[in-house]
Amino acid sequence: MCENCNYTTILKTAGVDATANRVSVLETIGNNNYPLTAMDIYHVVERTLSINRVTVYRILDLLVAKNILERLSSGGRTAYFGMAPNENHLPHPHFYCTSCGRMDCLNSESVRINTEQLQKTFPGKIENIAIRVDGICTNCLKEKAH
Amino acid sequence: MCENCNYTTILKTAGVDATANRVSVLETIGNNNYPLTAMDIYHVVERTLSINRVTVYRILDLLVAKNILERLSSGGRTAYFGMAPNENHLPHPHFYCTSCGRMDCLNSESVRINTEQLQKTFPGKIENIAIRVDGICTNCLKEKAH
DNA sequence: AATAGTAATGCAATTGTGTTGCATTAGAAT
DNA sequence: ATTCTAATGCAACACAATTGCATTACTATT
Repeated sequence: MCENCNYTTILKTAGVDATANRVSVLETIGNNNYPLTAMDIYHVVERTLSINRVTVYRILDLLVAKNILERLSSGGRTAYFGMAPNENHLPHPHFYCTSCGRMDCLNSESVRINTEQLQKTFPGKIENIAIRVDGICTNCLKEKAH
Repeated sequence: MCENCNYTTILKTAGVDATANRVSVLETIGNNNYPLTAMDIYHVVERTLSINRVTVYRILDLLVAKNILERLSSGGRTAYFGMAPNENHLPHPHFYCTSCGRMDCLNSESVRINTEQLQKTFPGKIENIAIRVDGICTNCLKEKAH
Protein backbone atom coordinates (compact mmCIF):
# COMPACT_ATOMS: atom_id res chain seq x y z
CA MET A 1 0.00 0.00 0.00
CA CYS A 2 2.45 2.59 1.09
CA GLU A 3 5.81 3.17 -0.52
CA ASN A 4 6.45 6.13 1.74
CA CYS A 5 6.49 4.03 4.87
CA ASN A 6 9.63 2.33 6.07
CA TYR A 7 8.31 0.05 8.75
CA THR A 8 11.56 -0.46 10.55
CA THR A 9 12.00 3.29 10.77
CA ILE A 10 8.48 3.78 12.01
CA LEU A 11 9.09 1.32 14.83
CA LYS A 12 12.40 2.83 15.82
CA THR A 13 11.03 6.34 15.73
CA ALA A 14 8.30 5.22 18.12
CA GLY A 15 11.00 3.97 20.44
CA VAL A 16 10.40 0.25 20.16
CA ASP A 17 12.75 -2.48 18.94
CA ALA A 18 12.18 -3.38 15.32
CA THR A 19 12.06 -7.14 15.82
CA ALA A 20 11.32 -9.41 12.85
CA ASN A 21 7.89 -10.19 14.31
CA ARG A 22 6.94 -6.55 14.70
CA VAL A 23 8.19 -5.55 11.29
CA SER A 24 6.29 -8.41 9.72
CA VAL A 25 3.03 -7.59 11.55
CA LEU A 26 3.32 -3.95 10.61
CA GLU A 27 4.24 -4.75 7.01
CA THR A 28 1.30 -7.08 6.68
CA ILE A 29 -1.06 -4.33 7.70
CA GLY A 30 0.70 -1.58 5.81
CA ASN A 31 0.91 -3.51 2.56
CA ASN A 32 -2.77 -4.32 2.67
CA ASN A 33 -5.20 -1.72 1.43
CA TYR A 34 -7.92 -2.64 3.88
CA PRO A 35 -7.87 -3.36 7.62
CA LEU A 36 -7.29 -6.90 8.88
CA THR A 37 -8.23 -8.91 11.96
CA ALA A 38 -5.61 -10.21 14.39
CA MET A 39 -6.21 -13.67 13.00
CA ASP A 40 -5.82 -12.53 9.40
CA ILE A 41 -2.50 -11.01 10.36
CA TYR A 42 -1.42 -14.07 12.31
CA HIS A 43 -2.07 -16.33 9.34
CA VAL A 44 -0.12 -14.12 6.97
CA VAL A 45 2.85 -13.69 9.28
CA GLU A 46 3.13 -17.33 10.31
CA ARG A 47 3.62 -18.33 6.69
CA THR A 48 7.11 -16.90 6.84
CA LEU A 49 8.01 -16.51 10.45
CA SER A 50 6.84 -19.04 13.06
CA ILE A 51 5.15 -16.62 15.39
CA ASN A 52 2.76 -17.25 18.24
CA ARG A 53 -0.86 -16.07 18.23
CA VAL A 54 -0.35 -14.28 21.54
CA THR A 55 2.66 -12.44 20.21
CA VAL A 56 0.54 -11.04 17.41
CA TYR A 57 -2.00 -9.74 19.93
CA ARG A 58 0.73 -8.21 22.03
CA ILE A 59 2.37 -6.53 19.07
CA LEU A 60 -0.99 -5.14 17.95
CA ASP A 61 -1.68 -3.77 21.44
CA LEU A 62 1.75 -2.21 21.53
CA LEU A 63 1.49 -0.58 18.12
CA VAL A 64 -1.98 0.76 18.87
CA ALA A 65 -0.66 2.22 22.12
CA LYS A 66 2.21 3.81 20.18
CA ASN A 67 -0.31 5.23 17.76
CA ILE A 68 1.20 3.44 14.80
CA LEU A 69 -1.86 1.29 14.28
CA GLU A 70 -5.54 2.01 14.68
CA ARG A 71 -7.98 -0.47 16.17
CA LEU A 72 -11.30 -0.45 14.32
CA SER A 73 -14.48 -2.04 15.52
CA SER A 74 -16.78 -3.90 13.19
CA GLY A 75 -20.36 -4.44 14.16
CA GLY A 76 -19.29 -7.83 15.51
CA ARG A 77 -16.87 -8.99 18.17
CA THR A 78 -13.69 -8.84 16.15
CA ALA A 79 -11.36 -5.89 15.97
CA TYR A 80 -9.74 -4.82 12.72
CA PHE A 81 -6.39 -3.13 12.44
CA GLY A 82 -5.17 -0.53 9.99
CA MET A 83 -2.47 2.12 9.85
CA ALA A 84 -3.19 4.96 12.22
CA PRO A 85 -3.71 8.38 10.67
CA ASN A 86 -0.45 10.24 10.07
CA GLU A 87 1.10 12.65 7.55
CA ASN A 88 0.76 10.09 4.76
CA HIS A 89 -2.61 8.74 5.83
CA LEU A 90 -5.50 11.03 6.64
CA PRO A 91 -8.18 9.90 9.09
CA HIS A 92 -11.01 8.28 7.14
CA PRO A 93 -14.21 6.36 7.66
CA HIS A 94 -14.52 2.64 6.96
CA PHE A 95 -17.01 0.46 5.20
CA TYR A 96 -17.93 -2.84 6.79
CA CYS A 97 -19.69 -5.45 4.70
CA THR A 98 -22.15 -7.17 7.00
CA SER A 99 -22.36 -10.05 4.56
CA CYS A 100 -18.71 -11.10 4.13
CA GLY A 101 -17.04 -9.27 7.00
CA ARG A 102 -14.64 -7.40 4.78
CA MET A 103 -13.64 -3.96 5.98
CA ASP A 104 -12.69 -1.24 3.52
CA CYS A 105 -11.30 2.26 3.71
CA LEU A 106 -13.46 5.07 2.40
CA ASN A 107 -12.08 8.27 1.12
CA SER A 108 -11.74 11.06 3.61
CA GLU A 109 -13.92 13.57 1.81
CA SER A 110 -17.01 11.40 1.87
CA VAL A 111 -17.71 12.31 5.47
CA ARG A 112 -16.65 15.37 7.31
CA ILE A 113 -16.85 16.01 11.02
CA ASN A 114 -15.97 19.18 12.83
CA THR A 115 -14.40 17.90 16.00
CA GLU A 116 -13.92 21.29 17.60
CA GLN A 117 -17.52 22.18 16.97
CA LEU A 118 -18.60 18.85 18.44
CA GLN A 119 -16.35 19.32 21.46
CA LYS A 120 -18.15 22.58 22.25
CA THR A 121 -21.50 20.82 22.52
CA PHE A 122 -20.16 18.11 24.76
CA PRO A 123 -18.55 18.32 28.20
CA GLY A 124 -16.47 15.11 28.11
CA LYS A 125 -13.03 14.88 26.53
CA ILE A 126 -13.12 13.68 22.92
CA GLU A 127 -10.20 11.49 21.92
CA ASN A 128 -11.34 9.85 18.72
CA ILE A 129 -14.25 9.70 16.33
CA ALA A 130 -14.98 6.38 14.66
CA ILE A 131 -17.22 6.38 11.62
CA ARG A 132 -18.27 3.06 10.21
CA VAL A 133 -20.52 2.67 7.22
CA ASP A 134 -22.25 -0.71 7.27
CA GLY A 135 -23.78 -2.36 4.25
CA ILE A 136 -23.20 -4.82 1.44
CA CYS A 137 -20.08 -4.63 -0.67
CA THR A 138 -20.16 -4.88 -4.47
CA ASN A 139 -18.87 -8.45 -4.45
CA CYS A 140 -21.65 -9.64 -2.19
CA LEU A 141 -24.24 -7.67 -4.16
CA LYS A 142 -23.13 -9.51 -7.31
CA GLU A 143 -23.34 -12.89 -5.64
CA LYS A 144 -26.83 -12.22 -4.39
CA ALA A 145 -27.94 -11.07 -7.82
CA HIS A 146 -27.32 -14.27 -9.78
CA MET B 1 -37.24 7.79 28.42
CA CYS B 2 -40.12 7.62 26.04
CA GLU B 3 -43.73 8.19 26.96
CA ASN B 4 -44.73 7.92 23.31
CA CYS B 5 -43.71 4.29 23.06
CA ASN B 6 -46.05 1.49 23.94
CA TYR B 7 -43.76 -1.49 23.94
CA THR B 8 -46.45 -4.10 23.56
CA THR B 9 -47.79 -2.29 20.54
CA ILE B 10 -44.34 -1.96 19.03
CA LEU B 11 -43.83 -5.69 19.30
CA LYS B 12 -47.20 -6.58 17.86
CA THR B 13 -46.80 -4.12 15.01
CA ALA B 14 -43.52 -5.80 14.14
CA GLY B 15 -45.39 -9.08 13.99
CA VAL B 16 -43.87 -10.79 17.00
CA ASP B 17 -45.60 -12.11 20.11
CA ALA B 18 -45.46 -9.65 22.98
CA THR B 19 -44.27 -12.11 25.60
CA ALA B 20 -43.51 -10.90 29.12
CA ASN B 21 -39.81 -11.44 28.50
CA ARG B 22 -39.77 -9.44 25.31
CA VAL B 23 -41.79 -6.59 26.74
CA SER B 24 -39.51 -6.45 29.75
CA VAL B 25 -36.33 -6.43 27.67
CA LEU B 26 -37.69 -3.73 25.41
CA GLU B 27 -38.97 -1.68 28.34
CA THR B 28 -35.62 -1.90 30.07
CA ILE B 29 -33.89 -0.44 27.05
CA GLY B 30 -36.60 2.09 26.23
CA ASN B 31 -36.82 3.44 29.77
CA ASN B 32 -33.08 3.95 29.95
CA ASN B 33 -31.61 7.07 28.44
CA TYR B 34 -28.39 5.43 27.36
CA PRO B 35 -27.63 2.12 25.64
CA LEU B 36 -27.09 -1.01 27.71
CA THR B 37 -25.19 -4.27 27.30
CA ALA B 38 -26.95 -7.63 27.10
CA MET B 39 -25.74 -8.33 30.62
CA ASP B 40 -27.01 -5.01 31.96
CA ILE B 41 -30.38 -5.84 30.51
CA TYR B 42 -30.31 -9.39 31.84
CA HIS B 43 -29.62 -8.19 35.38
CA VAL B 44 -32.44 -5.67 35.27
CA VAL B 45 -34.98 -8.08 33.82
CA GLU B 46 -34.14 -11.00 36.09
CA ARG B 47 -34.98 -8.92 39.15
CA THR B 48 -38.65 -9.25 38.26
CA LEU B 49 -38.98 -12.09 35.83
CA SER B 50 -36.75 -15.18 36.10
CA ILE B 51 -35.37 -15.12 32.61
CA ASN B 52 -32.46 -16.98 31.12
CA ARG B 53 -29.35 -15.25 29.87
CA VAL B 54 -29.67 -16.94 26.48
CA THR B 55 -33.23 -15.76 26.11
CA VAL B 56 -32.06 -12.19 26.52
CA TYR B 57 -29.54 -12.68 23.72
CA ARG B 58 -32.18 -14.21 21.51
CA ILE B 59 -34.68 -11.46 22.17
CA LEU B 60 -32.05 -8.86 21.42
CA ASP B 61 -31.16 -10.56 18.14
CA LEU B 62 -34.81 -10.73 17.19
CA LEU B 63 -35.54 -7.11 17.99
CA VAL B 64 -32.47 -5.93 16.13
CA ALA B 65 -33.56 -7.98 13.12
CA LYS B 66 -37.02 -6.41 13.37
CA ASN B 67 -35.39 -3.02 13.47
CA ILE B 68 -36.86 -2.17 16.85
CA LEU B 69 -33.48 -2.10 18.54
CA GLU B 70 -30.10 -0.96 17.36
CA ARG B 71 -26.88 -2.82 18.13
CA LEU B 72 -24.04 -0.44 18.91
CA SER B 73 -20.40 -1.39 19.07
CA SER B 74 -18.10 0.04 21.66
CA GLY B 75 -14.40 -0.03 21.06
CA GLY B 76 -14.33 -3.28 23.05
CA ARG B 77 -15.91 -6.70 22.61
CA THR B 78 -19.31 -5.98 24.09
CA ALA B 79 -22.31 -4.79 22.15
CA TYR B 80 -24.66 -2.12 23.47
CA PHE B 81 -28.34 -1.91 22.68
CA GLY B 82 -30.57 1.12 22.26
CA MET B 83 -33.84 1.95 20.57
CA ALA B 84 -33.50 1.94 16.79
CA PRO B 85 -34.15 5.24 15.04
CA ASN B 86 -37.84 5.82 14.30
CA GLU B 87 -40.35 8.69 14.12
CA ASN B 88 -39.82 9.45 17.80
CA HIS B 89 -36.09 8.85 17.86
CA LEU B 90 -33.79 10.38 15.28
CA PRO B 91 -30.55 8.62 14.37
CA HIS B 92 -27.75 10.00 16.50
CA PRO B 93 -24.11 9.40 17.31
CA HIS B 94 -22.92 7.92 20.60
CA PHE B 95 -20.24 8.72 23.07
CA TYR B 96 -18.26 5.88 24.57
CA CYS B 97 -16.20 6.51 27.67
CA THR B 98 -13.05 4.42 27.30
CA SER B 99 -12.45 4.77 31.02
CA CYS B 100 -15.72 3.51 32.56
CA GLY B 101 -17.37 1.85 29.58
CA ARG B 102 -20.48 3.95 29.78
CA MET B 103 -22.20 4.68 26.47
CA ASP B 104 -24.19 7.87 25.97
CA CYS B 105 -26.40 9.30 23.27
CA LEU B 106 -25.25 12.53 21.63
CA ASN B 107 -27.63 14.93 20.11
CA SER B 108 -28.37 14.51 16.45
CA GLU B 109 -27.24 17.96 15.36
CA SER B 110 -23.71 17.52 16.61
CA VAL B 111 -22.78 15.47 13.58
CA ARG B 112 -24.37 15.53 10.21
CA ILE B 113 -23.86 13.06 7.41
CA ASN B 114 -25.30 13.21 3.95
CA THR B 115 -26.01 9.57 3.22
CA GLU B 116 -27.19 10.12 -0.33
CA GLN B 117 -24.07 12.10 -1.12
CA LEU B 118 -21.97 9.35 0.41
CA GLN B 119 -23.83 6.67 -1.51
CA LYS B 120 -22.92 8.38 -4.78
CA THR B 121 -19.21 8.09 -4.04
CA PHE B 122 -19.46 4.43 -3.11
CA PRO B 123 -20.59 1.42 -5.16
CA GLY B 124 -21.70 -0.86 -2.27
CA LYS B 125 -25.11 -0.67 -0.67
CA ILE B 126 -25.15 1.48 2.45
CA GLU B 127 -27.46 0.26 5.18
CA ASN B 128 -26.33 2.13 8.25
CA ILE B 129 -23.81 4.67 9.42
CA ALA B 130 -22.43 4.25 12.93
CA ILE B 131 -20.68 7.19 14.51
CA ARG B 132 -18.99 6.68 17.82
CA VAL B 133 -17.17 9.38 19.68
CA ASP B 134 -14.63 7.91 22.07
CA GLY B 135 -13.17 9.74 25.01
CA ILE B 136 -13.47 10.39 28.73
CA CYS B 137 -16.81 11.27 30.27
CA THR B 138 -17.21 14.11 32.76
CA ASN B 139 -17.49 11.71 35.69
CA CYS B 140 -14.20 10.07 34.91
CA LEU B 141 -12.54 13.43 34.26
CA LYS B 142 -13.58 14.52 37.75
CA GLU B 143 -12.25 11.37 39.35
CA LYS B 144 -8.92 11.73 37.63
CA ALA B 145 -8.66 15.36 38.72
CA HIS B 146 -8.66 14.87 42.51
C1' DA C 1 -61.57 -30.86 27.33
C1' DA C 2 -58.08 -33.49 24.83
C1' DT C 3 -54.71 -33.38 21.01
C1' DA C 4 -51.49 -31.76 18.06
C1' DG C 5 -48.54 -28.39 16.26
C1' DT C 6 -45.68 -24.32 16.76
C1' DA C 7 -43.23 -20.73 19.12
C1' DA C 8 -40.64 -19.43 23.15
C1' DT C 9 -37.65 -20.60 26.65
C1' DG C 10 -34.19 -23.10 29.55
C1' DC C 11 -29.94 -25.51 30.23
C1' DA C 12 -25.43 -27.34 29.13
C1' DA C 13 -21.89 -27.29 26.25
C1' DT C 14 -19.21 -24.96 22.85
C1' DT C 15 -17.07 -21.26 20.09
C1' DG C 16 -14.24 -17.36 19.12
C1' DT C 17 -11.53 -13.55 20.47
C1' DG C 18 -8.66 -11.91 23.40
C1' DT C 19 -5.83 -11.93 28.01
C1' DT C 20 -2.76 -13.47 31.88
C1' DG C 21 0.94 -15.83 34.32
C1' DC C 22 4.90 -17.78 34.10
C1' DA C 23 8.86 -20.02 31.83
C1' DT C 24 12.18 -19.58 28.16
C1' DT C 25 14.95 -17.35 24.70
C1' DA C 26 17.34 -13.59 22.42
C1' DG C 27 19.88 -9.52 22.47
C1' DA C 28 22.40 -5.70 24.64
C1' DA C 29 25.49 -3.96 28.06
C1' DT C 30 29.11 -4.59 31.11
C1' DA D 1 31.61 -14.79 29.80
C1' DT D 2 28.02 -12.79 32.75
C1' DT D 3 24.17 -10.31 33.76
C1' DC D 4 20.11 -7.81 32.81
C1' DT D 5 16.12 -6.72 30.25
C1' DA D 6 12.95 -7.17 26.52
C1' DA D 7 10.54 -10.28 23.53
C1' DT D 8 8.39 -14.46 22.81
C1' DG D 9 6.16 -19.02 23.61
C1' DC D 10 2.95 -21.99 25.84
C1' DA D 11 -0.87 -23.26 28.70
C1' DA D 12 -4.55 -21.86 31.03
C1' DC D 13 -8.08 -18.66 31.59
C1' DA D 14 -11.85 -15.09 30.91
C1' DC D 15 -15.76 -13.44 28.72
C1' DA D 16 -19.42 -12.48 25.41
C1' DA D 17 -22.06 -14.78 22.57
C1' DT D 18 -23.96 -18.97 20.09
C1' DT D 19 -25.68 -23.71 19.30
C1' DG D 20 -28.13 -28.03 20.01
C1' DC D 21 -31.40 -30.14 22.11
C1' DA D 22 -34.99 -30.77 25.70
C1' DT D 23 -38.92 -28.66 27.88
C1' DT D 24 -42.66 -25.59 28.49
C1' DA D 25 -46.28 -22.43 27.05
C1' DC D 26 -49.54 -21.16 23.73
C1' DT D 27 -52.92 -21.67 19.83
C1' DA D 28 -55.81 -23.90 16.90
C1' DT D 29 -58.53 -27.78 15.82
C1' DT D 30 -61.37 -31.36 16.75
